[in-house]
Order: sequence, then structure tokens, then C-alpha cells
Amino acid sequence: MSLRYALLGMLAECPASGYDLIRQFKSSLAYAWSGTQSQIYTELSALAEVGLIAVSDAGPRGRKEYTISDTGLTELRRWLTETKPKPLARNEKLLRVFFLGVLSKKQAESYLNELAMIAAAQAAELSELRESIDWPDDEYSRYGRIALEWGERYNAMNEEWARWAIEQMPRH
Amino acid sequence: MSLRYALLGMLAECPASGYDLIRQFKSSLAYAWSGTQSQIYTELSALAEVGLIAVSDAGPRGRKEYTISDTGLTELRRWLTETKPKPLARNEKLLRVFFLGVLSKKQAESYLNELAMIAAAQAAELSELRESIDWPDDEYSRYGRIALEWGERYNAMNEEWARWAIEQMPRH
DNA sequence: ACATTCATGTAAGTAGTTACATGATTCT
DNA sequence: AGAATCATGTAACTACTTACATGAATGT
Repeated sequence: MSLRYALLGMLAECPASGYDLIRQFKSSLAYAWSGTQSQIYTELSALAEVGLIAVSDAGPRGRKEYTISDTGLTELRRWLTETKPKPLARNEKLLRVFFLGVLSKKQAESYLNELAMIAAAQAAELSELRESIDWPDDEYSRYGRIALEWGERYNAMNEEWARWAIEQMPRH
Repeated sequence: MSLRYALLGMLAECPASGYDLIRQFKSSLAYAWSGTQSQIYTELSALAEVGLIAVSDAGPRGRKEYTISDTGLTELRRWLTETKPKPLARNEKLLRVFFLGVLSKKQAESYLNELAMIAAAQAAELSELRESIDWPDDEYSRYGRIALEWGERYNAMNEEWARWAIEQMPRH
């Protein structure tokens, strides 16, 4: 159901097509929510059918630009203020850590090292992203910057933790 | 598919019933993976059918204790060493941050404050958990402690970040 | 006797993924 | 002319959730 609100939220900023939204998912929203092409087009049709968004323009190659409606914006605000976010429940990288006891110490250490490297690579990606965006001085980019900061802190934390974890391993 | 490996991983430590595993999901594994009662019983039947686990004992009230098989353990090791963990893709708390621009500053700040409080509460829960467990000196608890440390760092990071975010908001 | 906990299972529905399918427009 | 990109949609499948259903054993 969150995909629905992710789409509403993006359309609250500016009108966009399904194709545009798929790219936005991949760039800015990637570490907060993911959605496949097929799911996004299906959900956009459903949102239009219930009147939370509407086709506001048509472009070449069957492009349909959607705009959020008043009821859509109201529904987005209701979601933000009257419902509670679900705690996160799926972290495959961490899940694997619990079971490293079935591997050799060398293999376990190599996995932890891989986690450190993934975190470092993602940190590099994010700092590149931060610099590639020229942040306008508006509401949307304030919160975009705050979310990006979360990503940077998350990656830093993961890398430090993975390096700490390697140190906890007995010498072999 | 990860649920399958979560179950295999828990059974690699010691034999257990579906009921036991459900409780383990709620206590130690909760922030790494979640699974409902219905999903867990269904998956255990499927795992038994393909021979990755087997019923090793029967108890009162139809209790069935499962034990991991050799092929099950091999499959768990294969998953850990030969497949890559999927990056995390769903964080509803963070998703909402992107869209706080549609709320008033007061409402947005109140949301960020709520995030700080959730993180603090979870940190308290985890430190209680750390103290309630008497950590045996074996492989499984080494990695359990490492995973718990991740949770503590994650919560600390979230709380600090949320407080930092509130400071970024303009005075009103 | 009654409540609680232990213990498992199934059915129906929703959300998400993978694969297939098509075609217009733009760039080189 | 051919490749790349833009652009949308549907079908089949897998994963996950919610709700329903049952009943034995244990504690008070």
C-alpha cells in the first residue's frame, strides 16, 4: 500500500508520467522504497480510477502525464498524519549475520568485509548524488536533503559496524 | 525466499517446532526479518517436503519438532556463500520524510520528533534484551551479539539523525 | 470449571516480481 | 538503416498478510 503513497507523494511535487516516476524511484527514492515498472503502471491506473490522480496531459509515444487531485493530496496528508509507519522488517544483509556460525571463520569474515565494502560503495554513490543535485531552496529539497543525510549516516554506520564486527572475530 | 533461509538458519542451531520458531522471530530476529504464523507453518511443510528439514520428534498437542538435514545445511551454506544479499528497499519511516513538504512545519517537526522517540524506545528495548540474555561462549551467540550491536547502532543513528533533522527546520 | 497458553493448519485476498509484448520517436 | 531510448501495458507467478478454525494441555 505504501507504493500508492510514494506515487502520490512524488506527484504532489510536480506532475509526471509513469516513465518519469520509475526513474525517480531509481534515483532519489531507491533506498526508501522500490517498485517495479509493472507495479508502477498498474498502480497509476488504479489511482486514476479512484480519482486520487488524473491524466493532465498526453505526450508522444502514448505518454500520459498524471497530476494529483485535491482528494489525492488530502489522502496523502491523511496518510502522513493519521497512520503510523510500519517498523522495518526485512534486512537480508543482517539476517545472514545471524547464521554465519555455519560457515568457517574465514568465510564469515569475508562476508563481513563484503558488507563494509558495499556500505563504502553506497556512501560514495550518495555523496556523488548530493553533489550532482543543485538544491533549490524549497520545501521539497529541504526534506530531500534530510533523507539523503539519513542515507549517508546509515552507510557510515554500516561500514563502521562491519569493521568493528571483523575485529570481534578471534585471530586465526 | 529469505524466510526459507531464516528458518533453515534457526534450525541449524537447534531443532525446534513451528511454535518455537515463531517466538524466535519475534524476539531475536524481529528487526532482521519478519514472518507471520501462517507463513511459517506453510514454509516448514514445504521445507520438509523437499527434504531440507525433517520431523525429528512429536510432542503433546500435535507438536512437531523439525531438524535440519544434511542437504538443508548444505543449501544454507550455499545461500550464504554463493548468493548476494538484496539491498534493502523498504523503509516506510524514511519514505514519509520525502513528502513532509505537504504538511505544515509544525506537523513535519512533530513527525520527526516521533521518529526520535520510536528510535529511543527501540534502543531501550534492545539494551534490555542484551541484558536479559546470558550469552554462552559459542559461535551462534558471537554472531547474535554482532547483530544486536547493529540494532543498537542503528537506533542510536536514527535518534541522532532525527534530532539533527529537527534542528534543520527553520524557526516558526 | 475456566482461562491461558501451546500448537497447528487452511482459505482468501493483497502486494510484489518476472517475463512477455508492443510500438513510437530520436539519435547517429 | 539501425540502435537506443522512450513509453506503456498484461499475464503468470511468488511472497506475504489477515482472518478463520480447531483443539489439546496446563495452570489457578
